[in-house]
Amino acid sequence: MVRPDRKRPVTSVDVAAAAGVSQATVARCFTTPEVVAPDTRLKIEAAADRLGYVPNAIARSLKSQRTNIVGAVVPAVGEYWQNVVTYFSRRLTARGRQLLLFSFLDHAEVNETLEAVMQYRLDGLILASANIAETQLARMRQTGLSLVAFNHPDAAGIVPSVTVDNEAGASELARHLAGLGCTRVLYLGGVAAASTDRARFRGAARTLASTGATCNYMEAGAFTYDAGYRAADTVVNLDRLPDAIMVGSDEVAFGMLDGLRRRGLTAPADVLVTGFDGLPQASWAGYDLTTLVQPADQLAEHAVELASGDGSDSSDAPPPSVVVAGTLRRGLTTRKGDARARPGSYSRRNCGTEPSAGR
Amino acid sequence: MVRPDRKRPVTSVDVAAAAGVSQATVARCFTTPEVVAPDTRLKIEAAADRLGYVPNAIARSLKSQRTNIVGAVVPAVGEYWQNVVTYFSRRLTARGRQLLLFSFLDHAEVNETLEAVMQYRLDGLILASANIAETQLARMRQTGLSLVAFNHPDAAGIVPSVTVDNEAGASELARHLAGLGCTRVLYLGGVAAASTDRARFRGAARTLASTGATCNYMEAGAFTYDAGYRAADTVVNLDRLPDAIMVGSDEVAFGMLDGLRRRGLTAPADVLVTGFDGLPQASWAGYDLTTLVQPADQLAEHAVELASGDGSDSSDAPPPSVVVAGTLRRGLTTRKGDARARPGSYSRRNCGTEPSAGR
DNA sequence: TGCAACGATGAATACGTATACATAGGATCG
DNA sequence: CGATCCTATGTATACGTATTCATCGTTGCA
Repeated sequence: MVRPDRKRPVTSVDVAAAAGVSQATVARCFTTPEVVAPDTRLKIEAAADRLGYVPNAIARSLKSQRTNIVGAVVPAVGEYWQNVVTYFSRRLTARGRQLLLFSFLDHAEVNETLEAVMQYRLDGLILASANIAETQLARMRQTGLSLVAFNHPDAAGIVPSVTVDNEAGASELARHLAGLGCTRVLYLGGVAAASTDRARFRGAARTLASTGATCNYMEAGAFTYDAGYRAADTVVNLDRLPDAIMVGSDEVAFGMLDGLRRRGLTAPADVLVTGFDGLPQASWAGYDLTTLVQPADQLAEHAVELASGDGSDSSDAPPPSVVVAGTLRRGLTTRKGDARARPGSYSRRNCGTEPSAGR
Repeated sequence: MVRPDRKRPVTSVDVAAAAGVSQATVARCFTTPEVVAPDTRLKIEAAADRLGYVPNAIARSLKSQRTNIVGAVVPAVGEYWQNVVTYFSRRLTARGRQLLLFSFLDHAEVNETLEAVMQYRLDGLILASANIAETQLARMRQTGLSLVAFNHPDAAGIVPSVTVDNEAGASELARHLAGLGCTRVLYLGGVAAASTDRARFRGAARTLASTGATCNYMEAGAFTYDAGYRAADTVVNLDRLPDAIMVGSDEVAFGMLDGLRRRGLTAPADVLVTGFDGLPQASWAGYDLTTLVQPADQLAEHAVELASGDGSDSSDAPPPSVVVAGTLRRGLTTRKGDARARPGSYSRRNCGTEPSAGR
């Protein structure tokens, strides 16, 4: 039986024996090939290939104290986050890192599971969840892993942070609306407690105030389609419809648009609507939403860069915080007086009687 | 300096010293607590807590030859896959496993990156990609990791497989359409080479044939919104519009619906439309699509179960292949003669003149 | 009281790799 | 031609844990 046991995995020792060199040389051949003689390298590579040797990253990590794995803690729901995860994955792969994903539904899950994740000695961790326990945070920093808060403006200054410029983005949307003559604007946030939500409202309110427009705040209760859909009912029952509704996220905005449509109102004919995020669906013909597009690839790249911990880890420097500007997407939902508006665009008070569009 | 060096991580040896026991006892305390005396355990736990000790999963994996990590290779694009990844993550977390994610845009990326992933000695791997090189597959099996093909019917029999019952699902949709009196049906597939696509068409065609209806095949070219949107143009230019369009995936169906709308056609007034997958957006009011809902949570659970490798690994048994039935969702897009259809629903030939909605 | 059985713990080792150190040739230079 | 340096490789050890084996004190039972 030349073949010892098919179950036993092939190690660098086996390769060394087969190639007639020492285990150390085999290891060098896979980490620093340039220091091994060309002909020796060929012998080793041939033997490794023949035996089907694959280096054991677990053992490597144990020795080198680097796993080449970056973790990401991300909410389980929402189109936005699903998109972001994809970008993380691609960026990390490009850097030769792996992505260990933890997605949570309830913030309560995070802390307990984080405990398990910490055992893996990740090189870095991207946090997209606000509610990490303080003690956890402190313990994580000690392990020397690079923490990055993603799209969580409040975390800037405490941990390295990457975020789109929420305030400036909302401001740009507001300016866009003001330029269209809006004076009475409703801001529909997702969750008022979220720091992104607050920043966006700040930007919108400030800019609108400077143009003499009003900007009331209303909370949908969640960053979901359903929340937006339900909020539409509230909006329709207001004494007077605002000129425009600035929605705090695209997904909520989709719900709002559909909710309005159900009540016989459409954008931009009856009210202008804007979103925030720049989801792929914003450019789908069914919505064609005016929104602020987050440069998700750039954001992900910055987050991955910081989390990879390639930079000098001079611990006393202030935590770097990256803020990237978004770009305005002008969609149909704010194209006032658009020639393509439906001919018989519905007036505001006939909700029940007039058949609604598209449903 | 009592504190040796804040940089040095705390190990079980440190805890042992602090608790006045041996390292072995500390290890037992974290793996098989029941074999260590209660008071000793308390001492150790106190010391561990005080020092901030976190067991090193890397070292544990090296010794125990199990990483507790399951990998998933998933396409980077598409609402469907983003959903599935979330389910994987949640199910694995529930089982105390971690998810190592690799999402790819191009199938060519897979093989090279898989090489890197294999180094991590995963316990299992969920494959959602068709084109894995044969040699790779063979090498993987030898390492003893549990492979699972997800939603890739053709793989059944070769590797353990988990999939929705594509054929039966399409058949159910077809029966639904036949029941509504459809006799001329167009099946719009995504990519004809995909085994899911073929299975769905098979199911549709077989059932429709048995009712005397015709079922032509057409290929959108991709499983994307844009592909569906473009395909709508082709459909509109057909000599005669079919009674119904069975679209091979929800996302493509969304594009089709919007594309039809742009040309002045709506479902169900002018043509019935069905999808496949049961994405969250299918129940959004803007689409309200009749579709076959995949029980994503069940599918994910089965995949995770097989990939976790808890079952006996008797290598000679035929690879288990799980097929789960989907459920029909009856949406507006096949509600014939619905009262809410637009009164002046556009006739088919005024595409250019009538102002189109949304784009 | 003596012996077996048992429960709890310590000592030692192995998992597979990376790397500091040592060593042996060969080339270079005076 | 000998001292020096450089390159390629071998030797030995450490990374942090799980686990086997041995040890030691106790209890139970005859």
